[in-house]
Amino acid sequence: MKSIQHRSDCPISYTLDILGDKWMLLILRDMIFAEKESYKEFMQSGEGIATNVLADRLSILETEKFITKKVSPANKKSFVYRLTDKGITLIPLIMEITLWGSAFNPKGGNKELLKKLKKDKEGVVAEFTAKMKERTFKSVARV
Amino acid sequence: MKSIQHRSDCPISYTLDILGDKWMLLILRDMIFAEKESYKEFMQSGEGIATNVLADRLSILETEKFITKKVSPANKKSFVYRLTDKGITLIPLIMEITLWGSAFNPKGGNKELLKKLKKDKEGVVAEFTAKMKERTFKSVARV
DNA sequence: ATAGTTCCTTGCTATTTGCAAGTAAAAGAA
DNA sequence: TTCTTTTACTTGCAAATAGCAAGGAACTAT
Repeated sequence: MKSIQHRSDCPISYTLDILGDKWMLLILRDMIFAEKESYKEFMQSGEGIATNVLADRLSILETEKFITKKVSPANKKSFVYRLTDKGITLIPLIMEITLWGSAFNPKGGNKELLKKLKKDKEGVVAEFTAKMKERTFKSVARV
Repeated sequence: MKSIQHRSDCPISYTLDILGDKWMLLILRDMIFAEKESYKEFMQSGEGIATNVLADRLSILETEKFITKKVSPANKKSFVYRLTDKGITLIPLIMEITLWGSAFNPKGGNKELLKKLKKDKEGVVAEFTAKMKERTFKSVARV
């Protein structure tokens, strides 16, 4: 139950108080692009997050309602993390970050996706938004 | 001369290694929206940055070529900080952050600008890009 | 000459990070 | 059933970073 203090009402400051941390958006990246959903999978990302920091950030993301945590139906000792509708609204922002990063560091990233993103940003946002909406716990429960 | 270490070639990780800090984008915000350009002006922002942190971040922004520093022509003890062309490329990202923040925290921000931004994002980006390009040191020198 | 202004630097304490190790609880293997 | 492994953490500790208050250097205004 770790939450966040806001320093001002400025929209940018408000956003950065939540997401202006190197790890927050990397976790969300893994959920969106790599469809990761467990602690173990998040740990395996190339950037090497420390276990305590991962636990801390997951807790904040949950408190701030960007993600939801549920016991895995397949494996009771494992949890499944999924984006909420609020979390899904970050997709346009994440795509913009991706675009900027790929322009100034052309080495990394999925070439095909980047090409598509440069051509049709709105389309890619819509595509990933739809994909993530399908994975939401709410809609899974409705099936 | 303080620079940055990159943890991976992922475009998102690359971007966050530079900008994934609560202060970096607030300084850029002040340059873009409030047209601030001096140490003193940056210090006066509502969020209350510490002097050593401001000096540190300005140094990184300069090393990474997002901004340029020059002695003020009006006052030799004062420096003028201005965006470079690279810094200007962050405007779309900053607008996206503004949009997200204003959706989830409707209290703050310039209402008129936000309204325009929601209607015509591309237009607002173009407008601010042009405005900042005019303030660049290179073009000022050309006058 | 004196008093401010501006852009920092320094010193100190408190918080946060990163690393290594440990724990608890369920799952799979013998 | 017992032993080992897996998963998701927590804990402890050293090192880095942040925040706060004060100080200094170089100009400027009076």
